[in-house]
Amino acid sequence: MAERSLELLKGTLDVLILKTLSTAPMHGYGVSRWLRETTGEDFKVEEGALYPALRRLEKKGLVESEWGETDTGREAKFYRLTAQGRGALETELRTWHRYVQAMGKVLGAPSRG
Amino acid sequence: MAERSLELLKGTLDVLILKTLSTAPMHGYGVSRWLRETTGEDFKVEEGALYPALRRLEKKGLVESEWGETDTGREAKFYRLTAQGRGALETELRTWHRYVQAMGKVLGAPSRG
DNA sequence: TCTATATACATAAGACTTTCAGGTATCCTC
DNA sequence: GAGGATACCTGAAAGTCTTATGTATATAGA
Repeated sequence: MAERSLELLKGTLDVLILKTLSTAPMHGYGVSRWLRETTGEDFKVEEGALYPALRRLEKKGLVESEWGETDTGREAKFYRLTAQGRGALETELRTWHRYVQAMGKVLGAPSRG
Repeated sequence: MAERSLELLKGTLDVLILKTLSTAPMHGYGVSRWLRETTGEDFKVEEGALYPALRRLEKKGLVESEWGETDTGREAKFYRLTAQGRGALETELRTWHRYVQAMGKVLGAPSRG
C-alpha cells in the first residue's frame, strides 16, 4: 500500500524547483508533476506553496518566466533557470549535502539503552 | 576557515533533540552544546528555538523533565526520553531517511546543458 | 449531456517553526 | 570588577508551509 506523501521541510522547496528547472524549462504545473513522478509520490507539492515559490525565485532573479502554449495547446507560464539560478542551485546543492552530513553525525550517534 | 553554521530546516529540530536525548538524559543547554560539538559547529541551535521545542516535546509526552543539579553544582532542568519518545524517534528517523532518498531522486536527475 | 478528472493559474487565512534580540542569574577566571 | 561560560526564559518578526477557495478550459466516460 502507498505511504502518505511527505510534508515538505520548510526551506527545501526552492532547491527542488531549481533542480527541476535545470532538467528542462517547464511551467508550474509541470514542475509539480515532475516532482511528484520523480519521487514516486513522496513529494506532492501543494499549489499554495509552488506558485508563491516560483514568484519568489523570479523576484530573486533565479528563474525567468514567459507565457506560452503547452503541447496540448493550453496557456501556461514557462519558467527557466537564469545563469544566477544555476549558481544558486550549485550553492544550495552543497548546502543540502552538508546538511545531510550534519544530520548523519547526530542521527548516527550510538543511543544508550 | 570555518564556514557559517547552517540554518535549521523547519521540522528537523525535534528529531535532533530526540536523538540527542537518546544518547543520555541531558539539560537544555547540554543538548545545545552536544549538537554543536557533534556537528562540528554546523548546527548551532538558537535558544529561542531550543527551549520552546523542549516544551513542545514535553507537552506531546515525548520527553519528561526534572530539575536537578549539574556536575558543577548548578540548577538545570534535565530531560529524558519517554517510551513514547523512543517510538517517535524511530518514526522520525524513518521519515528523515525517506526524505533524503526522495531528495536524492530529484537532485540526482541529470541536468540539461 | 452531464459529470468528474486533469490541466493550469492564483490568492488568502491560518498554523507553525525558526531567527534575532532581549532579559535574569550564577560561577569562574583574569 | 569585567568578561565569558553556564543555564533558563520570552516576545517580536520573518518566513514557509498546508488547506481552502476561486477561475477557466479540455477531455473522457456514463
